[in-house]
Amino acid sequence: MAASVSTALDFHFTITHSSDTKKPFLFSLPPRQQSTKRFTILCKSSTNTKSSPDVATDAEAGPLPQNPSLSDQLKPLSLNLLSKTKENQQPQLHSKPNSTWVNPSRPKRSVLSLQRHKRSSRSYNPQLRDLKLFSQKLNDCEPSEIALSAALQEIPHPPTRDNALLILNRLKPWQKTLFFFNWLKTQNLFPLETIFYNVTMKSLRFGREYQLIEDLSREMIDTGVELDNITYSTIISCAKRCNLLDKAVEWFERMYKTGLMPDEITYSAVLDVYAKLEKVEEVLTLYERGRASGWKPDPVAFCVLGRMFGEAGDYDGIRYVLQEMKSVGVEPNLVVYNTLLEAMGKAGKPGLARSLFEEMVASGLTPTEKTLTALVKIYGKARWSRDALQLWESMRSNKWPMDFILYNTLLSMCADLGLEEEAEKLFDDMKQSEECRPDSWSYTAMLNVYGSGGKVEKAMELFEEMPESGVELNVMGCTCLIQCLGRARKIDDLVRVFSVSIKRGIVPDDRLCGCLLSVLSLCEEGEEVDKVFACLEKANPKLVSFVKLLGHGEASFDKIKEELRLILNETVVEARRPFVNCLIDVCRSRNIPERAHELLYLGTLYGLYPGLHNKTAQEWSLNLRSLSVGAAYTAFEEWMGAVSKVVERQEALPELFSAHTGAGTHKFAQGLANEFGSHLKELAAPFKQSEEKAGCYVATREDLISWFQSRVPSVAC
DNA sequence: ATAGGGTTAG
Repeated sequence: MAASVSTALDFHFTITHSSDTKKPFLFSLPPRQQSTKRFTILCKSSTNTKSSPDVATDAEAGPLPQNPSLSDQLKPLSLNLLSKTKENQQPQLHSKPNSTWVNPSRPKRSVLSLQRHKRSSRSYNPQLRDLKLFSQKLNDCEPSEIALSAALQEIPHPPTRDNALLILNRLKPWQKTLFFFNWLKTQNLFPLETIFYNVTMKSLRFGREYQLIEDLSREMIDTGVELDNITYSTIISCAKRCNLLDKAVEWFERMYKTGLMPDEITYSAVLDVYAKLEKVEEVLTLYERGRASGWKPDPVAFCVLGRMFGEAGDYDGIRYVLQEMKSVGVEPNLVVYNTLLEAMGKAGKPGLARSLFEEMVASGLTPTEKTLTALVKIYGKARWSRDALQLWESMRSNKWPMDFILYNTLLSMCADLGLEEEAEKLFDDMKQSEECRPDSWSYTAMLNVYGSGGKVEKAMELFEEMPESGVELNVMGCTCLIQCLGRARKIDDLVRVFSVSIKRGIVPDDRLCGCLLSVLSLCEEGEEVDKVFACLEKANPKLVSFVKLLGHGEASFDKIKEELRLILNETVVEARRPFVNCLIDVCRSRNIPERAHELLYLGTLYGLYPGLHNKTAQEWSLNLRSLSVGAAYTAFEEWMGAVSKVVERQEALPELFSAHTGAGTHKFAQGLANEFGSHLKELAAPFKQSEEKAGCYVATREDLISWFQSRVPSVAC
């Protein structure tokens, strides 16, 4: 029974398996061939594109209003061709042999300028020292208008263009930059050219002041100050940091419409915008279109691609990036390696991450804290204890750099791998150190270590120690501790920890509620259940009413369905399946299996159990890997019920039946395989543990049929 | 941070 908590609540486990739903790589053609095709399609489509209907109306739009926006050029592609598979593309190309691309007389329209924006050469300024000191004085000055105005009176040299620029460049935070910029405007000493706007915008970007940046750009447009590539890339990257991706696209479009060609910096900033929008197709089209324009992408562009494929869990995409780097002749730098390592982790390829890391070290690069953090995380999540420990050893013997993020990641890895002693050692190291003192994340990781290992006393000691060390508890630490106390059935301690946590400012989230729900399924009805209810009532009263509703025999299925829908809609996506898993466990522990079946059905209806069943002509299988123990039993009963109906109707059945619980790579979450195995024995079901695959139970059709006959003789006739 | 783009913990 103890295992049901960890199975139902092992969010890492859930997240690992959610990669099943990730989009497959859409281009399975080899890269070279693919690129030719894509480009072919693009050229054809761009010549067919009508001029842009929405001509820009502002001051800058004058000279080149006929430029179609890039997205207009891309639209027909993404709508008509790119979403189709290669099988669909193939005949289309061959059926139109007269496509324009064949005609070499028509030059391809370039999409980016291969020349970077030229910077004005800075000449030596003999007043540099004074001006630096003056900037510093402004930076240290009280941020009020009066104080700043007073300080400006003491400017050591006349604010010529170059002097003013020098000061503007050194001011922070953005309020002071903007103040100085506006002051310059009122002085009317010289016209404020593009560079003054650009420098001010850069400072505003540090403060993520997108609206102010946009106001400044509008001002530029209104007063006829030219917007250049630096202006646009600053606006676009600020919009991106403020998560205003549509704004970023909008400004990029505007740039094309006004006839300004992006250079490679703006171009890769925009690639990143489309990547963040998860528009993989558009990114690749832009990338290859840029390549066809003669662009030699630099490491930054490859980082953008790599991260995008990592987010999509797309290993083929990552391989494509590596191949492209090779064919373009770009050596990956540290940032590229770090990005690709992380991407490999997200794509679920720990082995390839390891080889990439080895390649990186062999190439003479020294891993940074970030490299090691990425790798440690990958090994921990993959439960690769041996590699994790080896890496740790090399970190020490090579004296590779450590920071406190890496320390905390190592601690989390220890929690993932169940390395209690190592975690304790690390934690002590951190306490001894000056610059890596344990913070709330370190404590959370330790609570996770002790919590997963069932070390209640040690976990409680940490909990008491935290306020003494001045470290605040966070909701994840609270969840780990409550889970641990619940498994140990220390309900009174649990209640105390919960209420103290609330007093310490913890705001319960859905994961904590899921944890309380799972504890509920372990409790005896009566006093214990009431105590947990009281906690859950404070965190999520609707869940309490729903659990009570489940026990009302007269509550209709439609009522349950509607109430569950309302609850799930208010629950974060990653906690929905754990919720239903726990609710099913609660129903089973209260001996209302009909409700458990209803909930499993509803969970399936609401898409929480995708791929539960798999059928081929040879084998039917049941995938229980993301289910709690109670949900797994329920799903198995449901499955057997359905199969026995097929038997009754004498319809075709496959040779083999298999149920997969997964081996449970987590040291503390191996419950499901074992519990399910013993459950099968109790039922005398003919499923046998597969010899080649752990966590896989197999039965033959004949055995299953005779089991049905022995179990329900009345139906068997 | 010296007018612009990329990596950064659960």
